[in-house]
Amino acid sequence: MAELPLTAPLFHVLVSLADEDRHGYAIIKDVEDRTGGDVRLSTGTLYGIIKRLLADGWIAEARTRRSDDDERRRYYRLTPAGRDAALAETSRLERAAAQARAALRSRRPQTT
Amino acid sequence: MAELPLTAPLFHVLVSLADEDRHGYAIIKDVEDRTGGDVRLSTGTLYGIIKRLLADGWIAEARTRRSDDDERRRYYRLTPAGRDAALAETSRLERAAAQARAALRSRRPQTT
DNA sequence: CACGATGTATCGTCATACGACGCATCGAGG
DNA sequence: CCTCGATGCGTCGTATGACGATACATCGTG
Repeated sequence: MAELPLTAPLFHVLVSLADEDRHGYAIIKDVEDRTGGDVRLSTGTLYGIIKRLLADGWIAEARTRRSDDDERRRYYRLTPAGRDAALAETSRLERAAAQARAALRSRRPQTT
Repeated sequence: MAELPLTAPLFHVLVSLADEDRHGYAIIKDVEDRTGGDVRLSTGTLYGIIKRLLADGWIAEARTRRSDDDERRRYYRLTPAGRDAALAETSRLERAAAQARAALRSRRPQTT
């Protein structure tokens, strides 16, 4: 099992698959949309991540095939283990952000 | 300027210096404490990060020297640029976490 | 006809994290 | 007395992971 923290690209792939099965290209678009352009996955990044996620059992290939679908598409689904990991990482992110806010709010030292 | 997202270790070093000047070893302890053990910096990781942060002007060496201080200690301080970066990353984290919560809350598909 | 979008995938490089090691001092415990 | 863990700085080599380039194929638009 990969340990937390997760890298940002990998985390966003997990989140992208949380509410819907998606194929590679759709994940790239979705992550870019949801993060407002903060995270842009190159294909090299994405398919490397997919390979690892499959190996770790965090995602699985799904056959959500529709009649009007592009033949090339390969769909992926988040497994329970993957969902757990995404949830754990989300919690960590929330804690980190809250902690950072508190620290950044305090006055910085004047010692030069 | 390094782009967002920041890596977790680097981000936590920034946050650790947000409220107080700290020396290397203190940063390691502080990060481990604040993250509840989620993030443990090895010295290899830390000093590599410090070198980069200094080069980027995100932190600077400070001379917060006290009489009873260990001679070996080298203190670091967050610069305004570093603070900006930490704030930007914190915002990104908050957005990512909120977005992830929403996605993870929705029902997962039943397509097998 | 060329280019951008859609779609999958691999390869090589570069950045980064990280463990191992080295050195030094101090205090506690066997 | 000797060892070990904590405190403190740092380097080096390796492994991991991100990422751009490239390849190939189809379709629609300018």
